[in-house]
Amino acid sequence: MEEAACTLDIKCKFPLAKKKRLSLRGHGVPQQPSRNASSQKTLADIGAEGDLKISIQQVNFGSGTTGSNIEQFDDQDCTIITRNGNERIPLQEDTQLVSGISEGLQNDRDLITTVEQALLDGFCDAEEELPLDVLEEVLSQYDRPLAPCSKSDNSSGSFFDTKVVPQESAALREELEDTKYTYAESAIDRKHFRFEECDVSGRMVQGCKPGFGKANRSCSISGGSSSTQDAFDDSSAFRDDLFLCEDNKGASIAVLLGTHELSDPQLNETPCEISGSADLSFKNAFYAGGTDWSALHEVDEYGFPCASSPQLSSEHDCASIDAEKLMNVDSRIQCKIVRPETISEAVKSQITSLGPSFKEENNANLLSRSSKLKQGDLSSFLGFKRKSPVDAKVPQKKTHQQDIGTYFGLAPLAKQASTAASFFAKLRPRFPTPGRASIEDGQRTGNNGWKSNRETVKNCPFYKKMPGTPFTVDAFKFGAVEGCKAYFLTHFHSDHYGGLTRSWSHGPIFCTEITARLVSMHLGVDSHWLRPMKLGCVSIVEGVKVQFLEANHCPGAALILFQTSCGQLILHTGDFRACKSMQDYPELLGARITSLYLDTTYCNPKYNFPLQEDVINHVVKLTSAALSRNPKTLVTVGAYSIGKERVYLGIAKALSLRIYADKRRVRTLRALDWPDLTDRLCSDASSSRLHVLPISHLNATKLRAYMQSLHPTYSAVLAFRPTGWTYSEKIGSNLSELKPQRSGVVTIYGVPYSEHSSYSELQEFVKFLRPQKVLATVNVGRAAHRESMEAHFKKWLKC
DNA sequence: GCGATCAGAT
DNA sequence: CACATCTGATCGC
Repeated sequence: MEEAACTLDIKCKFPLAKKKRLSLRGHGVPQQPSRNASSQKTLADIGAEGDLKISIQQVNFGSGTTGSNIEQFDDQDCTIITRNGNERIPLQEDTQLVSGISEGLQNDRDLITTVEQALLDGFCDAEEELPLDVLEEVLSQYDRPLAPCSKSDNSSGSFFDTKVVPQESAALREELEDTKYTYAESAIDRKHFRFEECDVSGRMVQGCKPGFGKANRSCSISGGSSSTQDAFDDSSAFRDDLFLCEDNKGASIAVLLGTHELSDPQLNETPCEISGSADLSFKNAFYAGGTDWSALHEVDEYGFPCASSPQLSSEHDCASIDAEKLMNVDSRIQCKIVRPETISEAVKSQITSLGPSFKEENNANLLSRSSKLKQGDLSSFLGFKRKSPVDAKVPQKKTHQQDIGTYFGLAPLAKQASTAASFFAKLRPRFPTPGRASIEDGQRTGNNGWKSNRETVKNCPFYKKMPGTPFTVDAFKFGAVEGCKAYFLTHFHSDHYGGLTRSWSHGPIFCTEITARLVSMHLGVDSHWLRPMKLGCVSIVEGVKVQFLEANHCPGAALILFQTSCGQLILHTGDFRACKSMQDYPELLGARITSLYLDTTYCNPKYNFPLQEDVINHVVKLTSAALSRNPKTLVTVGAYSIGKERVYLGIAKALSLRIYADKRRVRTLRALDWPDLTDRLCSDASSSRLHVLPISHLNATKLRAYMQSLHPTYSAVLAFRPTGWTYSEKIGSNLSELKPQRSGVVTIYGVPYSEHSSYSELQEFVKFLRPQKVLATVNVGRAAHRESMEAHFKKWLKC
């Protein structure tokens, strides 16, 4: 393969940097002539010089700038000129290019060259943006011109063993050597591609769409709401149909079986053997990149074949076994089968309306799936196909018409099979991928053929997919997850439901009743996607026994216990605060947990905050002291959407106060089925001196203003900010040492009230469960954290 | 106009 | 630091 000239020397203009970040969003303006053709060029022009047309719209520096539009780029002194106010921003030596390649490439080779160059020069150092599997595939498919390709035919062999790697960059190597960051073993290390600080999908997990502040604005379904509050209320019409009547749950079917005593050969079979010798490769697989669903069904979590998993046949595979025959639950427990695939008539008619081509494709898809089934390929039944160029052609979703116009990459049947193809499909809709031309033919629509980088494929991280099941947990911001048949939501906090919106259409959502109610109320998700589950009840979903258990986090939060037909027992804690009473859960007593997905928020011995009870008692003490000193004290407690209720309820009970909260919060709290709490609620600020406020409201300025707005009732404010981060080792459990921030009449106490487990609680919980392995779900973004947590897990399980 | 997403701030 | 948002800007239908 001849070597193509690198089309854009990104490296010299945007040298690597660790911290600062220049995020370039390619969008629009291909081929646009420069408005000022002298020494200033548009970025598109720079690209044109080397057959690469880059269009950059937005710049983000590591700190300070919230995105400025780039109008022009001054080649001479590396300055960008923004669209807003003609500001000139010099690019620093250490400004880093994160992304920015857009479409408009003249030919594939240039793309490849450019991508590789970008990988070497910019992407590889990126903390985010480029998923590892995309990189892998880039390199496996396009390892020219930096190095000749010598693909092996042995498809079962390791990717990393069969590819010729790009030439090492001396500069990169040098940089690697004096850096503290760790590298995934495997190709990444060998090729000196650095992936620091990335999560398992190669992206940092980012903050999500806020649930409340924004929802109200977007909820004007009546069209004529006069205020945001009204709009919010309109949208949050309570979905009684969800909760009042079994028959009314949209299209979901709940079959109450009562007391079947069927013995189940599959459930009683020897559990899949877990290879114990594969820690290293598991670690790599887990932390370095995405995995695919097929692997989850054919291999254990370590990526090794599940030796004793049942041989599947058409009459005996996990998914086709009639769920009723799978029932092997305590006859006293109410039990139901839930069929997540059921589609409503409305959705069916939408599918029909998509026209023959779609239907044909879909039928072909189904056919191919069923024929594979006969071959006993469970993975294909579960929606996954092996790498094959044509696979990505078939859309999996069958919902909204708008999806047809959407690039297929959002939900390709085989996103994993060609992540890079999807990636490039978004990047470069006009030009076929080498060797995969068919993938994109006829799939393009819309605009000028440009797509912004914001549409980069986001892969669901490995730890959100439950092995041996077609389920994900708290994975809503990845679009349709390949092969996922049911989406589980542990609780209603925005970092867990992020991505869930009223336009959700990727599959049924399983959660507790309270959570379902909140999702419906606040996010406007159509109730036909929701499957509210009672705490403690066993359900069979896709042949997997599923049980939700109280998580002691926020109202509606649940631990989820999965038991697969081949005997794997998985506990996902969601967010939880472990406590003694969890050791009495009959479902957990003596359970042989295969995998424990653990909320590791405070998995560090320095976090040993006091019991919630003690904190509440202390808060009550402080409050009553303050009130006796000054009866005109306004007492406020900060809270997010839900959570921390026990703090203000504690005060209210002890001091016989009502609880004021704004209308929206009252509405939310009333949805929690918590009579003790709701009985005390009021939405009239003058009815109580105890107010619940958004936690962001708890600063001296805002509180003073707030107090003055209630003038002349109050002359002082006492505020509590309950969060685990308040905890300091110095104070430990000695709450009387807590010192408030005082600012005039405002007194703010940060109190170590945590709704996550402390270190010792985590330790005790893990020791009690003795799972075969523990998987962290929080703080996995940094290698140092992961290693530290793993060391703790190991220690706990040793003794 | 409006829903969705993202970066940055808190 | 990291939780759980909140805010403002932007994109795209």
